[in-house]
Amino acid sequence: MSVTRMSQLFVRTLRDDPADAEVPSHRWLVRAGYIRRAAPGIYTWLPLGLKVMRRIEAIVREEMDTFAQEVRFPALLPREPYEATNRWTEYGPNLFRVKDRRGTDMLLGPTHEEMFTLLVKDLCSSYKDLPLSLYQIQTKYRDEARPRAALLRGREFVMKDSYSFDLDEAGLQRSYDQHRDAYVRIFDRLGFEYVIVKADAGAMGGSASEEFLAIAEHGEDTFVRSPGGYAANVEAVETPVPDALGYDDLPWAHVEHTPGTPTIDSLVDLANERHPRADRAWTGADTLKNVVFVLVHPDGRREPLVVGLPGDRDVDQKRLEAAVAPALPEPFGDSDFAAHPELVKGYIGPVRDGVAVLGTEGTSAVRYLLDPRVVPGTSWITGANVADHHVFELVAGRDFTGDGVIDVAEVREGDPAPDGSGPLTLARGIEIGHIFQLGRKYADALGLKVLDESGRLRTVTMGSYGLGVSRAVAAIAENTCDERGLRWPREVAPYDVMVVPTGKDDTVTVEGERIARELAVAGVEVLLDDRKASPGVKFADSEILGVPTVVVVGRGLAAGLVEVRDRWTGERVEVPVAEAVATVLAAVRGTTG
RNA sequence: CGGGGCGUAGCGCAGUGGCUAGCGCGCCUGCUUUGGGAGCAGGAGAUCGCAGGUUCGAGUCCUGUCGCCCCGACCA
Repeated sequence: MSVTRMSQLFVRTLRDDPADAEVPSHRWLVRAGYIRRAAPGIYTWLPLGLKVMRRIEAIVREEMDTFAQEVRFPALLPREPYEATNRWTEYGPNLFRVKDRRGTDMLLGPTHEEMFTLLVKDLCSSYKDLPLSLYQIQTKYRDEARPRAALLRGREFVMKDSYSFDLDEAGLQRSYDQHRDAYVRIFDRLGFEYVIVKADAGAMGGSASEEFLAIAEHGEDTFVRSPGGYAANVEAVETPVPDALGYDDLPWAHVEHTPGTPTIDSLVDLANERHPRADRAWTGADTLKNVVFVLVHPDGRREPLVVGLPGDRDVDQKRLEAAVAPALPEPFGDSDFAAHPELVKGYIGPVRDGVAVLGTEGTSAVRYLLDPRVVPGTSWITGANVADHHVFELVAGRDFTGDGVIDVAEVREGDPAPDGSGPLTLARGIEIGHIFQLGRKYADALGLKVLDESGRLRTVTMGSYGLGVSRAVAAIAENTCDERGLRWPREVAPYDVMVVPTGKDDTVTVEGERIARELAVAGVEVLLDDRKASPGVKFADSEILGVPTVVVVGRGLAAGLVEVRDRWTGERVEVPVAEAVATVLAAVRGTTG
């Protein structure tokens, strides 16, 4: 190893926060001279930033290489494969599209399922070629509607994406587990707090899916955790189904004239006024809200759908989309209401005059799905399908039923956990890894089949596994920085040690040089601050840059001492000059083995 | 796409219609200084986003336009 001289390093630290930086990782990465903005959502990597990213890449490669092989696809891709899977259309405006000089459509790859599938189809034709896992570390392009927080959501970013190919479900599960284990090793080594959550497979198709989230206040994803260890993205939380209740001794339903109750709150107020209860007041949770949507199916068919859920909760848009995919939910408009006069806007309910309205068996024939909380035996106040009228004591299972269950209500802090271990807590995170069991969606679309042992053609089943490398730089920074600057975990720090001579005395310069050289010879990466700057400047910069160990060679030298600072703990110890190198080496190697 | 905000030196910002557009940081030269973002002196650096308009006079007012940032919508 050689010594890098700060005076020669292409870096400039900023004394002020950049005006556009809202989140800590953005602020410090720019202030410390790791990255510079080139265009919205597009960043230039300076030497320090590039070093950190390279170290993350190295860790990713080390762990991936234990079971997968690295390849590299172009980022500039032809249209045809994306046409075959319909993603040329489905990806919409998020896809960067370009034309070559002949007018041929091309794209900048947002992800590479199609290309990997075709490559394997090209080269593999037998079950003997499987299982197979391939990966690449490559620049991806997505024309995000709103790039955010520098590296956290960019339009150009570096991602490790891998793909597994297996003959059957058991094989896919093994490949998935291999990736999952590798991700755990990678994220453990990267040295920041993360959580693995159940995820929504969403538009990628497929079944099982988990996300690796770096726990971060400024993350874009919200997830839940239970005391018992259940963790899920809010989009994928399963609401536990309460036990059904008996309803033999419940009062009979009756309709009331309820003018002036356009909102749940006003309805609840009226209920408390007319029917005060001894044990507790009526709340929004006693009302059944029926929300109407139109589902637009991929074939263009429009289907009305009513979701019945407790009135104190809204439908979570993302959970709804996940639940009805691949159909897209749209608001139920005035023209839709005109087409369904039996649905009285504002007073929609499952029955009218004791006759089912909602549900495929009802007079509307509109599909009616219920929140899991609406179990048999629960009693509700809900719309009577007559203007200005509500029905009270309408009991699920006795007075109405749905066509099924849909779990799309918003998730709240304190909701019961599906594992029964207690209330859920909400937190935010940055998605840095997402693993999917894709199944045969892409293999089907692109005709990836191999011959099995009995000579029959079998469609291959796939998994896809993403890991945001450039985003990880920001996630780590976000997770580890403090009020003085960056604070890198040892495994990803751009340098292991920074040697900071302070004072004008020649002996500190000489001694600093010597210590730096000896450390380099011993195999650690050293940054030597050889600038003619005041101690304050050097100390401040050493903290902004976030190198884990700093050796200060200064005023203590007269007494034969140097100071070793730990950027992580803030600890400072004075050690005899003769022991400086050994002390630093112990610190550096202590955590890296 | 909706809402809000901002475009003045590398960065952060100030700038009542009126002289040669300022300040701090950073940068260059010299001297001094060296344990917490030093001091003095002297410098370099700006098409005030762009285009029209009003005016004797526009960074400042008007119109248009482009760009950027933030919030929301959207987003494997």
